[in-house]
Amino acid sequence: MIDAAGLRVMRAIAQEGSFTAAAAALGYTQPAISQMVRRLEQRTGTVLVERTGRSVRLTEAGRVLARHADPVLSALDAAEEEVAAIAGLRSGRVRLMAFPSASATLVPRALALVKERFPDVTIGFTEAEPPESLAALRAGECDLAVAFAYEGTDVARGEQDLDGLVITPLLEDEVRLAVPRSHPVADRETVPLADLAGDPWIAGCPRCRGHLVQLASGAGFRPDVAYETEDYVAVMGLVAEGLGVALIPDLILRTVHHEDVVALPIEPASRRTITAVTTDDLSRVPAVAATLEALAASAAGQSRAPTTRMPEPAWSI
Amino acid sequence: MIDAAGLRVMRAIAQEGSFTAAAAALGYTQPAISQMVRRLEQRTGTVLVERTGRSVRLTEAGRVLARHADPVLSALDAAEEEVAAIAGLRSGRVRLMAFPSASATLVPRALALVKERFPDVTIGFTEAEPPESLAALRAGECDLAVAFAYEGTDVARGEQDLDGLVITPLLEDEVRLAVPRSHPVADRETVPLADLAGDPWIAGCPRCRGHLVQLASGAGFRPDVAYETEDYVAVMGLVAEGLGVALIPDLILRTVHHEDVVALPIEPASRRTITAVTTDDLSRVPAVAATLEALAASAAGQSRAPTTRMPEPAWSI
DNA sequence: ACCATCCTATAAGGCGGCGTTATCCACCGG
DNA sequence: CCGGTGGATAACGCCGCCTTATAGGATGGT
Repeated sequence: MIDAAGLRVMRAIAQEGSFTAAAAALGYTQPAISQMVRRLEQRTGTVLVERTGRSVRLTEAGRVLARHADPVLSALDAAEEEVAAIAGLRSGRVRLMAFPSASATLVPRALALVKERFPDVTIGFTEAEPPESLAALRAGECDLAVAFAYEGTDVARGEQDLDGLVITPLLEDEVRLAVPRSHPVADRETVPLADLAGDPWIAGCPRCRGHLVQLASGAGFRPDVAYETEDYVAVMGLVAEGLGVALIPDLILRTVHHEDVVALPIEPASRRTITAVTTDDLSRVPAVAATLEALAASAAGQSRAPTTRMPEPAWSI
Repeated sequence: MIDAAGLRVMRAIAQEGSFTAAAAALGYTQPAISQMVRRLEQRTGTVLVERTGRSVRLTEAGRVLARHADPVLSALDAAEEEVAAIAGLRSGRVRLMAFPSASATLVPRALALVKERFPDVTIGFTEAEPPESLAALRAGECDLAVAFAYEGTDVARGEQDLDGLVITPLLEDEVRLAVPRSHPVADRETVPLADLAGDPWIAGCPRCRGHLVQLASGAGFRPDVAYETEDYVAVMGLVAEGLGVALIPDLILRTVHHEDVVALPIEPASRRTITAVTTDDLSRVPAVAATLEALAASAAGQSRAPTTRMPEPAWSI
């Protein structure tokens, strides 16, 4: 019945003392004010303005409206400003989830980038394996997930799970074979997986284990999984002790080293694609988009020579 | 940019959890909500609602709007309610001015009537002689004035002073001659004013004195004004002591008595008309209209020769 | 796996709110 | 008496906002 525009007009009249001045103050023409007041009066069923020839005076009811204008309009402005702050990245909060090995370098770098460009955008971060983070995304408990998919598979299995989701590839991560320095294949340039058919294996997270089994099956054997752990530091320790061999994503090797372990390219090569996933709607939320962009930038700075294979002293321990 | 309607919609969505439910809650159809949200989104330049197939979820910006809805809308409701209270006579304040002798009975009775029917309407009351009260009315310092005009003259002299003013006759007040009981004319039914040409006179307020002079001049003499006082009790005392004669409105005589004074009709009869005066705008303010009506009712109950007519309550815009 | 159901999006149409310009009228001061 | 200022009114156009009708997509039960 009464809206903000009406209050604004009444306040202007109270302040300026005439319809014409109020119109000028609001950027309207005088008849606009005249009609607005009349509409307000017939809506409220009361006289709001006393017309006294030369100027106008508010009646009691008119003063009531003028008096209420300030709180209402300033609250409205505050709301608008808050939204504008979010839209303008002067505010905003992103709930980010990433799988553990992405947390090491890719994510911190992205967080730093966002903080640098938009100091007032805050990012909440939770570690989670891809299936879990995608579920959180669907449940609305997360705005942006960093996930990965091994070559040939998709981030989310099942085609229909994908729609409504925006999937941005961040980088290609080569899967390498970690063996102890003393292992017979340690000197090889590349290793066919079949050569490790007889070795005990160390598997990581369920999906990684699945990937291992799949690769091995392609190479014609079923891996003998001796140990399972999701902790790559532990994996390296186990490998170093000669207790088994393992597949380790290249990304991990940049932060987890062990001098007694070498990481070799395998044959045929296998990669996983690290992606950022969000929903269609959320991808248009400025803070989310900014974070996504930062992740891409972080990934671009991190990829060495994505698909090519490289001689590698530095990170193969 | 953002208005109350938008906030109401966002709040409803937040509360109800879906567009359809929000529409139902607000009495709209679903597409109305859908479009409203879209408009808000393009105005703010941000995504406000995350569409997740089964239901919708607000984004951070959306929650900001929903959160601001309560204060704004309740302030708006409060304003509306306050105005409605004034319109519905559950509130309101009338600044009333009346000349002293009206204050005696006519006004108190009217005040009582208003208080009885509309306990929450408050009436501020100030005594003032007609010219003064009309000036206050024009100056906006008064909403309703009780004034009087002697027969043949007008409440406000000058024709043009009258427009914009609403003048309601309340009652006709006969002017009588007060003489001491011992005065030679005290037994007469009516007294030609000329018979008092030789007596000393006691005059009241300037206008009353003017009226006296005018009447006397009509009767062919110039009154010898021995005393002047606006206090009718004093007038009665002076008359009782035989210090002079006076013209006294009938209305006064109902409250001011003196056993040694008789009040006689004069010849030719003279009356003053007691009127309520307000502005055109103010006459449509409910509290003012109610007071005006009460004054008329009070006058009707008081008039001996009910030559007055009730004013029509005019509180439609 | 299909179908019924529920939700949202979109199109098209109508009405009214709200602004504009043009014009008139009342009041006021020189 | 006249010019300036301020308000009211009329006529008009736009667009906001609601409606109905309909399509598309996700869900959940059998």
